[in-house]
Amino acid sequence: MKKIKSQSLSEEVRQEILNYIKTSYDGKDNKLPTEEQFCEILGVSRITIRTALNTLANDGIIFRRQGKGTFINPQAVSMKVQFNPVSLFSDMIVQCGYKPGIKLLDSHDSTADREIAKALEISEGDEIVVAKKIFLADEKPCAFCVDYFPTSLLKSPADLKLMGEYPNSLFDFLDARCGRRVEWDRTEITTVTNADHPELTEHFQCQKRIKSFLLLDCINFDGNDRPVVYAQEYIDTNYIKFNSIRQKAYQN
Amino acid sequence: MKKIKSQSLSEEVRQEILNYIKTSYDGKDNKLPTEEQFCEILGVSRITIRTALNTLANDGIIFRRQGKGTFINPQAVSMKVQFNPVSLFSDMIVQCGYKPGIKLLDSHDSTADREIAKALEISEGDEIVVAKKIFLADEKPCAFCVDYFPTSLLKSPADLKLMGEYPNSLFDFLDARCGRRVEWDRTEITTVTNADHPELTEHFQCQKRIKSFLLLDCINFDGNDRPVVYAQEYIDTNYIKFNSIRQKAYQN
DNA sequence: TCCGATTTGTACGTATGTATT
DNA sequence: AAATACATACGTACAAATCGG
Repeated sequence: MKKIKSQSLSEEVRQEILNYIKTSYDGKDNKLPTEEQFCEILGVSRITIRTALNTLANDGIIFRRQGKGTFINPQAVSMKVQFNPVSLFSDMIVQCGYKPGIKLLDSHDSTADREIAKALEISEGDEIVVAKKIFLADEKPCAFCVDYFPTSLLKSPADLKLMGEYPNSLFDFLDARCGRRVEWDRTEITTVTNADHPELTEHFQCQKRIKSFLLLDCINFDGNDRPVVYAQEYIDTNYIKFNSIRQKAYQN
Repeated sequence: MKKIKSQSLSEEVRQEILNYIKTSYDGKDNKLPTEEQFCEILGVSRITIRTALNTLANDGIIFRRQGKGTFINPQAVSMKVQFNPVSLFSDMIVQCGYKPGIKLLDSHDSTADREIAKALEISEGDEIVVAKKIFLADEKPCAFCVDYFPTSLLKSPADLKLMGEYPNSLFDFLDARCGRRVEWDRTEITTVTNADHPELTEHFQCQKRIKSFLLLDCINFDGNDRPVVYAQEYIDTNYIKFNSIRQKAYQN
């Protein structure tokens, strides 16, 4: 028996180089082998190496300087949670140095209001499922998520009971049970306080203190660019701090 | 007379395609011409077209589907302020539909504390310049920025007085006067309230109300990956809402 | 200051693979 | 099954930036 499907050559190369970075980087010399050297080491063409290196450069992991070479970005090595690409909350919590946990609050049927209908490209009043959960870092609440998706995605109403089998991510459930795999999202970044949203006071055990939260409003799309889930993620940035490498948008 | 220096062919193509998107997109048919068609239209090779399209796809402007074609991302068209790449505050304010303004508060000499020294890769106690400014949206404060940079960047102390000539961006000043062009940053995303930072109450005219702010901690680097400016940007997300297209980090 | 070596950037041609219709 | 369209990969050539002599 062999692998059903091997990933692309450049993706393999990307992982090899990423592994090379992780194991070889000593904090001092951040210069990587040249493209030609990588060609010889890994036995592939320069274009394959370049594809892999460009992907890494796009994520801010490395930098490429014409005439000089390719360098590990020490800043990226120290980044715990990347804002893009998105990973699972449970992974982010681990990356921040905490023990992850999840508390499923409830999931119930409802109907779409205007905002949700617009996000999910359905009609106002259409049936939706609302699921709420809290993520824990060392037993303490660090994120509160409300997910909305159209009931019509389910093949049968009974499917809803299977949601508990995919606790880590609603996306796994929708992928496995409904064949709708989320591949990207459109996120709006705002902030709120528990004074604005009383529900937060309860979930984050704020008592009388007013705290601020990062609110990520995410519309999640599948590979055909159809909306699958609308999510509101309230995040305590004392636990989860996102990092990002950003390019400056000067005209070229 | 001709252009002194033409940008790269693929960058030209990128702008052509971006222009095509902006002028031709009617909200309905979001399919773009095929790679081959673009080759003929623009008279360049397929690899050049692909380079341009891949750049646009990376920014989330378009999506590419094997076997189907290349499509405009309607979500991106409606995005006002992109989180990455970074643009100037004055531009972001305009994009959000407000009249931009700036209030320079003060700039004074100081010495680096541990946090700032670490960010700027200098020694604790080294001399730095601290500059504070407030950005206005329709005359109302929407962002408060504190910039720190090493005094040693200046060729002469008198340069400091010229900062007022570059009100839009400290980066322009440092590029023009010190030859240090900021090309990327490493940002940490957190939230704060004016209760945590009393200075915010004053600048944002909060009175007794407790409001939340987005805090972007940015270390800004030049093309040689040396830190240039450390910036703390306190943003009122009622005015400036960042948007981002994010890929999901499933393993491939 | 200039030249050459090194290294990445850009661009073309070509062929084949894979997903979609 | 065939046509379409993007993905991957190889080879090649030259341009542009960097650095040392």
